[in-house]
Amino acid sequence: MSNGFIENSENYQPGLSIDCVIFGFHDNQLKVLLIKTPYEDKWSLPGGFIPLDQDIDTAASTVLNGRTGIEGIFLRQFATFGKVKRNDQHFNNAVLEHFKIPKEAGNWFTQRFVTIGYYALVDFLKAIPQKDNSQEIIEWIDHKEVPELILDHKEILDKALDTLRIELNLMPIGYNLLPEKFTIPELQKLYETILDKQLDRRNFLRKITNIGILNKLDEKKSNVAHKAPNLYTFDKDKYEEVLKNGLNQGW
Amino acid sequence: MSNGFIENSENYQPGLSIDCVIFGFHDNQLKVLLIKTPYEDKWSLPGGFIPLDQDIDTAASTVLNGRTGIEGIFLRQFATFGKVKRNDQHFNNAVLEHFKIPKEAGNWFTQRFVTIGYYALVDFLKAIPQKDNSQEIIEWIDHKEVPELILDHKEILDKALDTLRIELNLMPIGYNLLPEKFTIPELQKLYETILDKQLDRRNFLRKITNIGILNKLDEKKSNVAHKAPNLYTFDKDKYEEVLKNGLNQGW
DNA sequence: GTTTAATGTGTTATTATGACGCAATGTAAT
DNA sequence: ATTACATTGCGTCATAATAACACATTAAAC
Repeated sequence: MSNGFIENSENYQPGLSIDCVIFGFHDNQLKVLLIKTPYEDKWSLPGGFIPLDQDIDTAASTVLNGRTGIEGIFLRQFATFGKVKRNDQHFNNAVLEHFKIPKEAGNWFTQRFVTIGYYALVDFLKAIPQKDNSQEIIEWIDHKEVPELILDHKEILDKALDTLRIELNLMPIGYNLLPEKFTIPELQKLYETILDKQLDRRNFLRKITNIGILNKLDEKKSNVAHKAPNLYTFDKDKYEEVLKNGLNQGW
Repeated sequence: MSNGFIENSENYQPGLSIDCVIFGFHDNQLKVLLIKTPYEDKWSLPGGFIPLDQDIDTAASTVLNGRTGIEGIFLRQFATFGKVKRNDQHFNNAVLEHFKIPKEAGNWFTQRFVTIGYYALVDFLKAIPQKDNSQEIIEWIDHKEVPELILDHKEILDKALDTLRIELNLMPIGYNLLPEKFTIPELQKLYETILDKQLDRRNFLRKITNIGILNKLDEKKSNVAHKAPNLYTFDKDKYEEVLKNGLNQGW
């Protein structure tokens, strides 16, 4: 939350915010980008407000781009949260004072905020956490070790992960989370981490290759213990096509 | 939009609204509940605003209950719409005059509105369209014959139907759309209508019964042409269980 | 009674899935 | 160098799910 914003609250959509659950994958762990709040021992999702002259998707994209430095990435709206008490007592006097927000502008903050949740899948190595100011702490945190979050951000994070799990059955995934060249075991670890479930190596290989979105390279991963696994890339065109048409038809 | 509301705009969440896509099923047609706008030859989705002291889900439930007279029904948030221009030029002077909204309160309406979309599945025969006032026209309309809608309501309706199609693969459906006793062919027609696709009778029967949510009754439908089909009910407990756990696991 | 248009039940071939076996490969220990 | 070991790549088999289709049954309409 920049001071530039505070002075211009009338330029933003009142009572509405954006929160982004930004997922990355590294060291076989699903990571989430979180920000430490300066005024208490809790963390929060990267978020922002919606300029009156911006589409909500654009505002979400701005948050994501501002926090990772990359753009054109996978970003999806998944739910909107608006319980009456969701930010009750949050922007209290102590917090307003911390941000040096004058009392008369305080009303803008103390009202109930409805927040629109987006989740993003980004390349961990390309997405460099960006601070809003020098004091800020923003870090990738293993989704299994998420500390206490402010407000209902835990609920938002859980819902994002639930959505991702469901969408894993409907669309291919990995293009936005893995480096350009990757191995099947790496891709499998990604799936296993998201689903929190072990998958059979051999069946996974069969199923994932049958989708027809992978290009096997004449190249093996180097500097690895044990047998060197083959490297693959995604076939961008076919990937996009499957992403558009969906995986399982069901009926 | 009642006049009671207009006089109390400060009691509602600014710049936010609810729109409900209410689906019913009748005469083998998927119906949508629509409202004729009094000031032009377009229709709109039933909607409303969000009281400051109500959760957004509650506000959606209020809209639905107020428009159909029933409660405790299937209601899901599916997306939030917030393009900058989505209600640009909509609440113009002519409209404000029609509703006798004073200029100073008009600003509340002419700002950009972000709307939270919900879709509902209701029993056509139990849901009686409720007018806000005697002049209002509110009707069930076949989803294939939807007239021109205001704003981005067509986009909202399409997105609701897309969501329903996807969720058809993840959860059972019919409990909220069909009468208590129904036949397999009726249930199949419901699926075919939503999916806009023909299904094989025999394969459908096998698949739907394998889910284990149907109770076959010792009773046949009467007064029908041709062979009388068997009547079924849903096994509420098993239905709820499948609804909770989901249908296809995928991975 | 015969016709007609539906429903109920069953069959078969094909495909997808889940649970494995086993050889190949590259690192690390001896 | 030889061996042990963990991991990868490829394949098999039984079972389940799916798609396509045949045939008998039923009740209203003529």
